[in-house]
Amino acid sequence: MHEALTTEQRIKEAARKVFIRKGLAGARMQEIADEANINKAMLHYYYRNKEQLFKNIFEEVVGEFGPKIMGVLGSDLPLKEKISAFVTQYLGMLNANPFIPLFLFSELRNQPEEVIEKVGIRSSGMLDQLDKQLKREAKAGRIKPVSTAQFIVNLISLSVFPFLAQPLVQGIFAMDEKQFNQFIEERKTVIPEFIMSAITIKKEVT
Amino acid sequence: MHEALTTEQRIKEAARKVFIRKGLAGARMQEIADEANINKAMLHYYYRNKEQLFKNIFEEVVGEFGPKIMGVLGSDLPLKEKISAFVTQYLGMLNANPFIPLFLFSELRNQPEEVIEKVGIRSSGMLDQLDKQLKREAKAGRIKPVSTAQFIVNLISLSVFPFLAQPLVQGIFAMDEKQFNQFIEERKTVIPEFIMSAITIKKEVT
DNA sequence: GTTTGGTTAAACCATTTAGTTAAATCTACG
DNA sequence: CGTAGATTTAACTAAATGGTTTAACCAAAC
Repeated sequence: MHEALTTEQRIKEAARKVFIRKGLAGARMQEIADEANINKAMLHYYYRNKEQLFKNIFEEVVGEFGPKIMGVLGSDLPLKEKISAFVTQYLGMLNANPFIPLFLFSELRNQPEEVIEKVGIRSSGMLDQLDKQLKREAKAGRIKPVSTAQFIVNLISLSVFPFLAQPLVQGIFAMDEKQFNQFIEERKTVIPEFIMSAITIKKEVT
Repeated sequence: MHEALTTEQRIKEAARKVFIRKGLAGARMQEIADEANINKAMLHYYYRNKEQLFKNIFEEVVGEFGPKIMGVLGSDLPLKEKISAFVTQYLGMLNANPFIPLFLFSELRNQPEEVIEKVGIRSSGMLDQLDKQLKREAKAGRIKPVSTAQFIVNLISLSVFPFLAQPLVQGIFAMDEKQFNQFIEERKTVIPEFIMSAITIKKEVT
């Protein structure tokens, strides 16, 4: 056979789309089958049931997005470059998959522990690395002392939230799709400047 | 009768809880009935069907949270105080209702237009007010010139996101409930300082 | 005390949906 | 060719779920 994709792959892609759009409770097996251009029987031929299929997709998504991105934070780039690289990579990835955050946070509530492990953030040594870096910079007087937790939460908040609020942002500021993309593009410089400006030690101009 | 609450109120509260926890698709009418300590028949006696009930709750939540908070941003407080007041009020409100954001953003995808109107953000004159204020401050050289949209998105991102990511934050930084509350409490000062520090015009210390 | 509206309980109906099954077809491969 | 695995079709079952109905009950109002 010479299909572009194997049936199993088609199922996975379809399931991914539908689950991400509708969540576990909202997704219909029939809808997934239709999206994959196969019939329901095939679905169960490859995956025993809905939960199996969902778990499969969910773990794949988590395992894909979590570590790939956390890597940057644990790297030994200088702080400024690190922030820049993180934001650029993260926003790029989210731009291509704008529904991922809502999907993840929605389903997160049901199985927090599993997700955290899959993300691999705790085990990666990323926290320690970044913690040390921030303390070092602070000690050297280059930045204000900041809590690592607050720093990370700020960084990720600024990056992820706009995608969660996309419909709202577009509505409030009367943006179309293109303008929203432009808005996100701007944030690739806005966010790093914002953060660096916030934590760098400076004097007020009097 | 001398009940603390009328049956209709009990239904609403119960429905609110369940919908916010489970979303429209995930919520079960029986679960709502149980939560309200009544039987299913009563549910349909007061609300024709699930959609009606949901719409009711949803609009109530949107109408309650949106405007109350947007008011602060449209006020004529000085910028610094305004940010502080906004963050304090917002975080306080979210702390008492941590599931609201996920609920809103989840259901937002299905009816963006209605939500935006209900939030009343576009009509409140808030945008203009804040826009002028930021331009004035920038012209006076007290802050850097900033896009109003980027400013608002930053402010709300920093405030709301931690609640969406609460399970993740607790997991990653090994916080229990109490520590998480403490973390949020800290953000009431961290966020305003962060933002003010980011936009205030200063010189680097050399 | 009778009426009326809120309330309960339980059975019930109709629809949706996950999941199964069986038979027929197709396709690669030995 | 013939077998085996992949795929389709369509009918089916079982369970969950939204929604309805009926009869009985109760408390307050008239």
